[in-house]
Amino acid sequence: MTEEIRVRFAPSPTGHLHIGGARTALFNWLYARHNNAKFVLRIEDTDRARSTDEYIDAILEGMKWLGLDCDEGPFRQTDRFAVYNSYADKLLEQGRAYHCYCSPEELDAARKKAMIEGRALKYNGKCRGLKNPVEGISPVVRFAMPQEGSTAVQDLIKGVVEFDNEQLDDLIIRRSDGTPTYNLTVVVDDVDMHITHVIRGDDHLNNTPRQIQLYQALGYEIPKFAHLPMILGADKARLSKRHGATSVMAYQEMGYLPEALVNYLVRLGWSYGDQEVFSMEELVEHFSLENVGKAAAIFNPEKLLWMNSQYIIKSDPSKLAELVIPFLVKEGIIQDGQELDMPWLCSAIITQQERQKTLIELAQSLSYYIEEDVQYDEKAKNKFLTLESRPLLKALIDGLEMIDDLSAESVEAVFNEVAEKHEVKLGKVAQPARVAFTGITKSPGIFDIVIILGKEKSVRRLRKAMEGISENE
RNA sequence: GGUCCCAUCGUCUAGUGGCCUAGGACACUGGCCUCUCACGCCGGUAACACGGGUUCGAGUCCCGUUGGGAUCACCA
Repeated sequence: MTEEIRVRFAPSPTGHLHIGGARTALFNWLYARHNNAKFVLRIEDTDRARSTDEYIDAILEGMKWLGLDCDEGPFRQTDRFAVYNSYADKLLEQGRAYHCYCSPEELDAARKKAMIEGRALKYNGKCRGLKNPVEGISPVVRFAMPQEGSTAVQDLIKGVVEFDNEQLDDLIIRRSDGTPTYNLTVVVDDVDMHITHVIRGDDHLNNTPRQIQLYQALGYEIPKFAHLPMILGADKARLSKRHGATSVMAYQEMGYLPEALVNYLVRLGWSYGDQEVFSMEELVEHFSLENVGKAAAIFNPEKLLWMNSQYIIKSDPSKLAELVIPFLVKEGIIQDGQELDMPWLCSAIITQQERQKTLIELAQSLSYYIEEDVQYDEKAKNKFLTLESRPLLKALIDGLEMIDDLSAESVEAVFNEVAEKHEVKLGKVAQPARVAFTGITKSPGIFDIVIILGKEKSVRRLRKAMEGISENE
């Protein structure tokens, strides 16, 4: 019987769930789902100055939106200080850790000096051999790192990475205020929570040998590691606010579908042959760490936008209808709480979904269906609402008024008749009508628009367009 | 600066020594479709960072150079 696979996502609540964190969470989640494993969520909030409950909620919200459900947790490290302290005490008793009385100022000065002299920025081990406590100073606890030999990290993505122990610092595992630090808590929790695979950003690769030493000192089995390459901005710098939106929820506000973001993110560093678009089921089925690349990837908003458009095209219109309503409100197209005829809205969405890339665009594209009047684009009006097109519009009004029930066929017949009678191409009729109906020159098929608008509204808009022409000329 | 990681079109990537005259996707672009726009379809521009090896044969293996990134906190 094989050991149960358990992975975790361990964000620190010092900010919103950002793109990089979401990708790490996603890869863990996919690995868990693919392997029928457990996905644990752990909040690393031992930095009490910077961690907030609001950010915990924000991270949870982001994961929920993306559909990354966890099987256990969220656990909070602040609930577990007693556990960490017992491990720190154990190391102290074993002589694998010691009290250090050096002041932050002192250490900082030493670091600066080392930097200038071009040496490794490493704690000098001053307090390592100290026999007696220093009065009046509450010490930190440092882990006594072995100073000889080397530590190898067996990484599932990077391969074997070897570090000289000489490079390893005696890291602080407990602060002077008695709270534990990251390198201790991460090891203790991964042991305690029986994590078998640590999948995280490769900014942690350099920490890994230190953590391995901690595992060994504590006498625990070392989990498997997989360090994912970073996501960078267009300037190859680490993704930050300078590169635009980095918070996952900002993408919701911009009208992105979570499935599209997930699909885009998973392809940043992972591939499956030439396939670009994956359903969640396909991702779970095909995901593996072997197909994760080693190189950092640059976040490309254009491709994400394309991906979103693909998902909008594929989406069920009734689902889009639900999703677009908040955006209709936000765009001022409908009032909050305003009732809409949902089947009608769906048919309106069907005419737009293959030409809009975000839910915001979709909402905006619906405005000329929903609002009472249209605003003419100046150029469009000047080009198409002319004296020449006036009789065509008149003929359309007459034709449409004769129809009892609007259908694709009956509307098309009216347009074709008008074109024939006036000996012009359909375009000559359709473009002025399009401007009359929508105010602009780009839109879904003109027959579809008439059907969505309905006879009354269509005729009213044609009349108004005609009136505009006579006033002008 | 020390240590570590990485290196195929502008970007995401396929490629695991001969299938590569390097494939797909985004973006850009020419055309088709067409009532406009979009979708879709057909085509185009565009890459193995450089230098040494190893091999009958290298994008693929090794070394070096260059370039980029990460990390070196009483942050995580």
